[in-house]
Amino acid sequence: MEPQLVRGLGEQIVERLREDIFSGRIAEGEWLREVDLAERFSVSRGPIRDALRQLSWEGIVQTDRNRGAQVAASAPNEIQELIIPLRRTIEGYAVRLFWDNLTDADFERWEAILETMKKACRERDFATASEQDIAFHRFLVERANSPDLLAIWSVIVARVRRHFRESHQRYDNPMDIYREHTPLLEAFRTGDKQQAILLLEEHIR
Amino acid sequence: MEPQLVRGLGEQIVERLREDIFSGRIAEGEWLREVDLAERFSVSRGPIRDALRQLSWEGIVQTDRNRGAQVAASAPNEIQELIIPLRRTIEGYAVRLFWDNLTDADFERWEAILETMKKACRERDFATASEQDIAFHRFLVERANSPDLLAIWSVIVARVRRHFRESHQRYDNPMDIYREHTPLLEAFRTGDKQQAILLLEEHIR
DNA sequence: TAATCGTCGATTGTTAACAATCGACAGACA
DNA sequence: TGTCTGTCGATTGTTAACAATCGACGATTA
Repeated sequence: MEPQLVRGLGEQIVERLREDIFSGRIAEGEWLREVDLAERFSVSRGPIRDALRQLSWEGIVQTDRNRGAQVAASAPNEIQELIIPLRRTIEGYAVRLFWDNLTDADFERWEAILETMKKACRERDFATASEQDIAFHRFLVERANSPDLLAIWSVIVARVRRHFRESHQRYDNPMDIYREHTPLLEAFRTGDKQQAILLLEEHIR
Repeated sequence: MEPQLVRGLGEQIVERLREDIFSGRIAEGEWLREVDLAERFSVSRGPIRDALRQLSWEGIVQTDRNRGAQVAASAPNEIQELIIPLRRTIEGYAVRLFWDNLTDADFERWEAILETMKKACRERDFATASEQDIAFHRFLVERANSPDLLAIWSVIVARVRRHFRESHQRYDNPMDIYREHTPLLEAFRTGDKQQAILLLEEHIR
């Protein structure tokens, strides 16, 4: 079975809005009105409501009852002090869960992500590089095969998605983004578990 | 402004379904059909869909596209190995944020929660005792005044809400649930910050 | 003039009808 | 007999009309 190609309108709208917000096309504080969005995407308010509810969970918009949704302020930079230890805990836990079950297909998946990342870095396409960075870690968590783990990780990362892109833009040499990931994959492939976890924890910063 | 007394139908339904599931009235694996629920609660499918979406985020039900929602299996017990360090990190971070801003009103709020908890413990009302336990910690996180912190905490705790109640039911003397919280409040009131954080981290287990 | 009250419009909340989708199952076929 | 295929029913996805709510704003009053 293919991994669900046909997605609901709501999910498609979530992605488009998310990208609009991260890229700055929709500004912080701006109100998102259901009828406007419905018209823009040529759908009814139903799927729009679904999308706004989801973005609200992700912390990307803030909803006031009977008032609507507005684009949330980006989390303050200090939140990284919190996010980093949380991610280390979660992703380290994920490694322990999947460690004995890796297959060639998994390595290929990570390699494909890194390949796309390398290309994006070369072209200074920070948006794509960030997405691949997130994808690399997301697959790591997915691979642990625990819906709870993935849900928790997703919410946490959603809160700092914008920081991902911003911090990447500060690299003098964008290729470093790629080069910081290859040792991880190498450790997954040939290293020992404890050392891989340590490497991962150092990588998250 | 009062803290939002009128709630939407969806939110009310979330609470009733959550209670039905935790109490076992709706069994694990059971399918929740929108039309059935709509009839049962005498509302249309709209608010039901909202409620199921929310329960899905909380990990209490699992939704398959075009198939519906079924009550999810309770998170495995091992998930506590993950949740405990995460909660220690988050709640410790919260204490550092609110420490210099506590008012008498805050202490009164915590006291009110503990009073309700004490009564519930005496009556062996584990459902209420668990809710108050969660409320105690939730207020602690709320008090840090960071929407991001609260959102992350909420998702994490939602995933182990059932474990809260189950673990409480294993107490020989339910009054211990209450007695384990009073030193925390005392430390917030009169203790020093580092010691309070240490006490809190030991408490979370 | 400042505070209060009531109306009104903009916006979300809710509803019910209609459309699309998926899995189960029966029947054809090798 | 086992596999494929197409239909059908159950269920969710989507839509558009209607209801309820909230805040803004202006009129009223002390």
